[in-house]
Amino acid sequence: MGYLGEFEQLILFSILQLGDDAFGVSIRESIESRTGRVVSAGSIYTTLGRLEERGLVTSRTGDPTPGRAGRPRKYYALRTEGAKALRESYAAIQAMAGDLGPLLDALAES
Amino acid sequence: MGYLGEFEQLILFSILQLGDDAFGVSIRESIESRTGRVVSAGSIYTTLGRLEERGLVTSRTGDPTPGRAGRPRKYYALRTEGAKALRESYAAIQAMAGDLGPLLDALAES
DNA sequence: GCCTATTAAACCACAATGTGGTACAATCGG
DNA sequence: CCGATTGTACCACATTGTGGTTTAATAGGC
Repeated sequence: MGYLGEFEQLILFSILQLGDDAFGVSIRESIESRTGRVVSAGSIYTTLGRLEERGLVTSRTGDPTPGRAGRPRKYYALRTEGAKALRESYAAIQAMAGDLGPLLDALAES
Repeated sequence: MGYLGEFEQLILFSILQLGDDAFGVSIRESIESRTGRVVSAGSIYTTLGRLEERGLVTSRTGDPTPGRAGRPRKYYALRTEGAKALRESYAAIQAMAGDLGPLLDALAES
């Protein structure tokens, strides 16, 4: 079926977390602030497009909020298919990570 | 610096878990049995090669075990750099996942 | 000594993902 | 009308991921 890459997972989790305030810019900020890694705008939109194509998320164009300049936002939401895919991918990593966390930490300090 | 893809993470965790018995076939089996997903042999070797190129793992060629047919195994081990990279990538997903697990489960049943 | 089965790795071409840069769209305030 | 602001779309390219096929090495029967 095609599994989710890591970045796709980050985006899907972000959408889940943001609830009905998930659009390009807020998703990006949420990833940057939570993980500390810098993300380019382009990668967000490209990935969102592909996730939508695959039927994992839906989008609606928000009405042009009065009092706010700029192009109208495009809000995203997780579809059931997306939730399933995310759950599976996350479970895979969890399963492999098991209880190796402490060992990993130890090895990383050397 | 270049982040780790999901598959690379699975392989690195597998090496960690297998300790000094990590070679192509055992890595593959460990991923298949722990995650339930089918993995082709080719993808394992290609990815291992790339991880070694990047300096995240090292390899030593095992001596041809007497009593076992076949080509000698090539054992892999995690380097400090690899442990660091893995820890970071894993932390990123954990950070994004936060406490959304239950919500995700709920959405996936619909 | 051959022949074949077994175990495992290497190679390769291609598909899928991820990235950054640049362009475009819509609306605001003056 | 024009520039500033907010945000999305597009694109070319780099990195990752996959499966199929080939090669390497040894064991064991005859």
